[in-house]
Amino acid sequence: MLPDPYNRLPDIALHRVSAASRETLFLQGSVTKGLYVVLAGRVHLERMGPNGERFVIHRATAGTSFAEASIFSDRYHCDAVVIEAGDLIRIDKAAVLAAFADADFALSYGRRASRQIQAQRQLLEIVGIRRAEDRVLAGLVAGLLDSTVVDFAALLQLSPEAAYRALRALVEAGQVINPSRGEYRLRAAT
Amino acid sequence: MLPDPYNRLPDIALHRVSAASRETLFLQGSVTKGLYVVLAGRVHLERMGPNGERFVIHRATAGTSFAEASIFSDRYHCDAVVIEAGDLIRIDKAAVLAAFADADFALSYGRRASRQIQAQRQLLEIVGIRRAEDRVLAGLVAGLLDSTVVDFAALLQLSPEAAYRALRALVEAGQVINPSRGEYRLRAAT
DNA sequence: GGTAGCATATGATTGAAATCATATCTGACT
DNA sequence: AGTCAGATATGATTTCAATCATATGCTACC
Repeated sequence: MLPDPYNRLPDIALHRVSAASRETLFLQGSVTKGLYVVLAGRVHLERMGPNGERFVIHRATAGTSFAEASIFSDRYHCDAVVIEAGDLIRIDKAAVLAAFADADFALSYGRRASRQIQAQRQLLEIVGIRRAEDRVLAGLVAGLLDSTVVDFAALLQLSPEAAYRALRALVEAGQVINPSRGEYRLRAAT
Repeated sequence: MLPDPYNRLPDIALHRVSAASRETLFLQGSVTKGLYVVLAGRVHLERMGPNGERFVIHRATAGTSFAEASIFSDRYHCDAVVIEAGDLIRIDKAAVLAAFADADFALSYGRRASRQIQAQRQLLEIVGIRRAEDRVLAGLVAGLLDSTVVDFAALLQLSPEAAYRALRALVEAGQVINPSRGEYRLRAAT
């Protein structure tokens, strides 16, 4: 039910929360209680600009967690806004901190964190590629097209149209094969 | 000398490496020995595309580490290319894995990883903002302009010119103050 | 004091992706 | 079978950032 390291924690550390749309979980300023795992729905982490502009820091979807850093700090600097109603699990920070005494938990936590950092770094690098065609090719090489082209485009910070066009251009250049509608694969090495 | 969690490791786990420019550290395929910390110089992590295109996965500069994920996996999927000659420290993966038995080390590792994930996530979110002016404002709110505008622009994946223009526009809109040449600060809340 | 290099800055032009529009295909539900 | 939503796809237009060009201020070094 819970993602990897957290499923090892005692039940008493877990608190189920049902959240309505547009509900705000005020994390900012208050003493942090722990991190959250999204079971269903969507949550944005937002920070306020000096003149009230709201900036989205992170979008958490079902199966992902947010506010993990609150485990290690007393204060948190953003609030969570529920974009789509759903269920959350709050996990006590004390339980997580205590669990670090268990080497298995700590290793599991470290493994997941390392993987995530690596994936994010790669994505940052890919998103930094200017030309849509190059970006899409890099995204394909990274194996980022695993569901729809629309999702792929969003991940690459491209409009779906730009992604379709880039894929078409890559097919025409012989770099990518398009065996069927909506399916794209790298052509095998020459 | 070494960044936070790694300075707690025994000396025997550390191996100093002097690297010449364009030298390649072949991590790919071979059994991973550990992670690296860059003391001086610049290193790119690269992955090969199916037709020989090279993609930069990560750029490591002095003071940062790379291949951390190799601690948790037997095989690594990119190679490291030294872009600018310098010195590296290789850290044995066995020593790091063993150190996770120490709760202090594990907590320190977890804290750093959490912070890094949070920072990267925020940066990904900011880089995804289309309009240069909005992106620059978000970057300012996030406190990313801590050295030159040129560095700031690179972090935001913007050309320096675009960053200067966006800053100028924000100053003219009254959102940002420009107390002196090259210095920009958010105007206090209304 | 001269000059070399770099950050800052801004104007003009170009290029590429976003946006808008439109159409087809597909699967789910009725 | 009919309809509805969403993915796929592509053409036309617009927008906005990259690029090119140019100039100035600042610092370092000889």
